[in-house]
Amino acid sequence: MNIAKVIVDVPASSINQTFDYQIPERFQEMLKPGMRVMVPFGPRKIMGYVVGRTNESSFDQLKEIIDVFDLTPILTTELLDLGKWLAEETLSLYITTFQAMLPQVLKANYKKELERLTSASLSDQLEAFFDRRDVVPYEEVENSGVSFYQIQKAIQDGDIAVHYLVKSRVTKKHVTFLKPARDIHLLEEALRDMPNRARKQQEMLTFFIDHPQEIELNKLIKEFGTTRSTVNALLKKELITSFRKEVFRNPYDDSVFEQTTSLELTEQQREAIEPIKQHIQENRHDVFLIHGVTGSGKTEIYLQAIQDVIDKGKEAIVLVPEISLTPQMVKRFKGRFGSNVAVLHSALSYGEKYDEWRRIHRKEVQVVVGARSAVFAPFENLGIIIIDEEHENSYKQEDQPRYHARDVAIHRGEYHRCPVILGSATPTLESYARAQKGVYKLATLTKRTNEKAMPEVNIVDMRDELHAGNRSMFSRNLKENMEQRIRRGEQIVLLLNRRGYSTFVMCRECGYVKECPHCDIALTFHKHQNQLKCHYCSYEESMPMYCPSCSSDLIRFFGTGTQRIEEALTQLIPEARVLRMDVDTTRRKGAHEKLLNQFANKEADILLGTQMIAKGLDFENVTLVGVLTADSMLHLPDFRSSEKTFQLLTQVSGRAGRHDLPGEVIVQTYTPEHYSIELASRYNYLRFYQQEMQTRKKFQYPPYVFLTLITVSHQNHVTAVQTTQQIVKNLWKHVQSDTVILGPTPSPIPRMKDRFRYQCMIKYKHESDLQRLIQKMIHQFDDEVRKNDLQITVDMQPYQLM
DNA sequence: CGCCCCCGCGCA
DNA sequence: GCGCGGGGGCGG
Repeated sequence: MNIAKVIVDVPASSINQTFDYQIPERFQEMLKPGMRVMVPFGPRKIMGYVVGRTNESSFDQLKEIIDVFDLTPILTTELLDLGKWLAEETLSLYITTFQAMLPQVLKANYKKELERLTSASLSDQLEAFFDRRDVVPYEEVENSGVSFYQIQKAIQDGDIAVHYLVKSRVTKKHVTFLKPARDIHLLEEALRDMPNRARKQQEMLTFFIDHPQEIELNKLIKEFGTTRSTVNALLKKELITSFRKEVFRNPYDDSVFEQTTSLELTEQQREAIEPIKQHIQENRHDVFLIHGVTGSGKTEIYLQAIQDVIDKGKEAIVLVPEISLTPQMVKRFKGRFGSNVAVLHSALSYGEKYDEWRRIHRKEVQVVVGARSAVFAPFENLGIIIIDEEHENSYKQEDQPRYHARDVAIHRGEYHRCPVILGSATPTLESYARAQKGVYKLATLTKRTNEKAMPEVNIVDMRDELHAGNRSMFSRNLKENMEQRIRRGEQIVLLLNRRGYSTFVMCRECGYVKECPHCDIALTFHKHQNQLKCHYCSYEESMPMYCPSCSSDLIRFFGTGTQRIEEALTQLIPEARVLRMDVDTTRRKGAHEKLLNQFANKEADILLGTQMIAKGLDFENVTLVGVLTADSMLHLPDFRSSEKTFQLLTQVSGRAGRHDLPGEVIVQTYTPEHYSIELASRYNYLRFYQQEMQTRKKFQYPPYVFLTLITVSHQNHVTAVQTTQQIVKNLWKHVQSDTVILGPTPSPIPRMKDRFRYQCMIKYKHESDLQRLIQKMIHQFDDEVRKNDLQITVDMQPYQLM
């Protein structure tokens, strides 16, 4: 087994295969599949993943592995197989799936340098270029006055050499420690000799005499209320020494979490958890769907199931949608399992993520709570995988590899023979339909653990408001209720459903709308910088004074961003203290938590925000939830728009009156008769499910069919259309008779970054080998992709159709 | 003929 | 993804 099979770090379809390398004697013993290696590839050096070892190769002249980056495999054999499966399933490259399973810092960093080999004088230009340095980064060749030709020549003459560097981006955090450098009696001697004015030094030295153990530099300085200079003085006298030690970054101080113990379960909870516990005991795989209303105690079921898994010596993965609900979730998991929990979510720095990942990798924890990619946690003894808020969009990755965490979880659950739990108050139609068919095991929690009724939902017809002459964003009902709550010292959550309502700029005179010159999309107005920005290509320009089309000065921004609502709100109810929560106010690290804490401390009456406030928040003093525009996402060209509206309204209603105070919800809409709004107001999921299933059946959408979306983009409009057309034509020839292909149609954003985008959609029931078929199809365009900058992307289960 | 740019290929 | 090498264009 002296040959390694390697997937190299070159993201190109022609390289999407293993390459064989000779394993040098010195690595024979230690090299295992799942390790990263440095290999020669053509004239350069790159990183690769060893996926297997073998004795034979169809190539007779193999190159040798140059170096090994890891001491232990960073991908288990299970994850190597999973990566392969995922690449084939999602039509991605192997290298892409491997990278997606690992923390960012394990990716390679490439550098190219030029080294001067001779002391003899070079040409004037080269001398100027090297500027008395021996090694120069290769990028500097550009704009340096030295031609590539000259460099080539100098290399040939042996005067200079090119070096390729491959580095792991890993950064480890080090902390400086101090300890005495000499025997105690020598320190005592030095203390006696020390002049009286060196008070701080004396104190510190006394400390070291009493505590000869090592101590962290920063802690010491803090404790003595002094500066580094005191330490430096002692270091200079060689009385103490300093050394650096690696520490793991810990984004959460475990000691601050109050320990909790199992709660008594309700009858319904016990019924739901029983079969799960049994599966855990018997090492049996099945998918469970827990459909439980908000407040029905799903989390407690997760916690107790995980306790069983831990007791068996196995491990648990808990997926949560994203940062917005993580702080409270983290608290519950850390509270129950303490330092046995690793947390992986997008708000952590790369370094913090890496350290949390390593705690999993080193088997220092048994539980991981995290966002989508945590489904790849390198556990080897999984006992359960839980996906909370199963319906959330964020479980679908929207770039390569376009996977859904649910599918990966189920695949891993089968491998480890362990249960997979999907939990939601509003399951996706796909999951609920599977539960109805018996593919998933269904558990329903209809009662809240505190026996409280769900808050009452009042629908306000905004058309009536218009007729009554109220043209503001706030209905009279909502206004009165808000004022009343503020008077009573209670709090309010206001949801602005911003999607489809971005703040674009339009001329009131001629109707001209300012669009991005590179993308067919209206520019979004950002007030604080007075700038117009494109959300797709980050193009920006300043807000024009006059309409570029008719020169009128009546050019204004339209739409309703949270900023405008905030202004309108303070005008409407001047005494209201408003906290605004949106992408702008939560961009900075920790800003999210800070805002929520402010609100929890009652520093504001109203929390105003976008979708991000709909989920998981739990404030005891909130008694009113207002939804400003319930139907703003209802009319988007997406077959899931009703489902998303229902989910959002249900989620946000769950934010009111979770504790002693009764809650109320006011939903403003222009289409109160729509079933998703009406049924959400009555918390009737089942009815909604039935009604929506009828619609899906009628128009043949999931879960009745599967979807695949192929998008083609090119600078040339005609090429984009024609290529899509060819793909459609080819597909028709090979698909089953009940399969339908729609298109070509322009993408919802027909032009982005100066490229035209066309798409086609495949709707099918039985296509056992669609991936292979599409792969072959795309293969025909390989040449065009390569030299003509054609792009074809495939999404096997599109979520965002727009 | 020498110099330079561009394209296509192959990488184990 | 990227460096190489061959082909071709161009100036002398």
